[in-house]
Amino acid sequence: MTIPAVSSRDLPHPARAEIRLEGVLHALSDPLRLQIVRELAAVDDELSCSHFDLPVTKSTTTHHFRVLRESGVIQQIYRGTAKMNGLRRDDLDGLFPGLLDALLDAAARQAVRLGDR
Amino acid sequence: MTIPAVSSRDLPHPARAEIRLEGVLHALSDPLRLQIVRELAAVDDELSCSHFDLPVTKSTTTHHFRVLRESGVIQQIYRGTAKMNGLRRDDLDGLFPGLLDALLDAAARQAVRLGDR
DNA sequence: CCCGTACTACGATGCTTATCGTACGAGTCG
DNA sequence: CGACTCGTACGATAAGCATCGTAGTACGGG
Repeated sequence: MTIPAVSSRDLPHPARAEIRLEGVLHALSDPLRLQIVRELAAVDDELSCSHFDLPVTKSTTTHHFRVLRESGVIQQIYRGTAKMNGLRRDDLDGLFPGLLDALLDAAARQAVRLGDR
Repeated sequence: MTIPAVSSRDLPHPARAEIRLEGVLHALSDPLRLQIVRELAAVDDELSCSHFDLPVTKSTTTHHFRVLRESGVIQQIYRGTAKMNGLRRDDLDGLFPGLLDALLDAAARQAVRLGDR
């Protein structure tokens, strides 16, 4: 076999059927969390928590990632000491076709409209 | 002439350019407000506040409509004693093309997926 | 085995929000 | 005018949430 893959500690994720639209919208209504999701969508890969350079402490960062995970927007998995984050694109697209893309497009347009950056 | 149109008292609305995606998402992350928006979209017309039969008091209803108005999702206008509510579809579509439809479709799918009603 | 890195858990704090009740204002109709 | 309807304003309350700091756990490498 290739690899024991995942570490022992694992994190609670909602099943696809448990994901609620209201929860997703609430999760994305925070600027920091929306930014995180935009970056994850841009790279289309998993990123460690520490990759993100957010203007808050680590405690707060942990909190935001948890909100995203518990709402079903991202999946998290430990790899060594790092905790990798990935968009649950398949689940979101399955539940709400076109929504994620519309949201990402909307966020991109607003970024351009305001000072971008 | 047809009608003096609007009553004297008018309500503060954000201009199109002031509408923020985060605010829209936050407004729609409440089940009651999402339901209101779904009904407004379904009839594609203005509806009075009292048309909605929400499981909360009138005070709370007023509060929710204000959140929707201040976030730019709906427009409100007094007509006699009634206060009419309409979706700001043009503004939302102009700012975030496809977003509103994706959100409404997502809400409809979820309604079907859960017990509907 | 010890240390450094990555992240968490917990408690505190202050802000926002959802909710209500009561009292009030604006308009319509008799 | 007077009564009724629709909706508001204001204050209270309780819950939720974003934020921090500190202390701690898990993992990997020397």
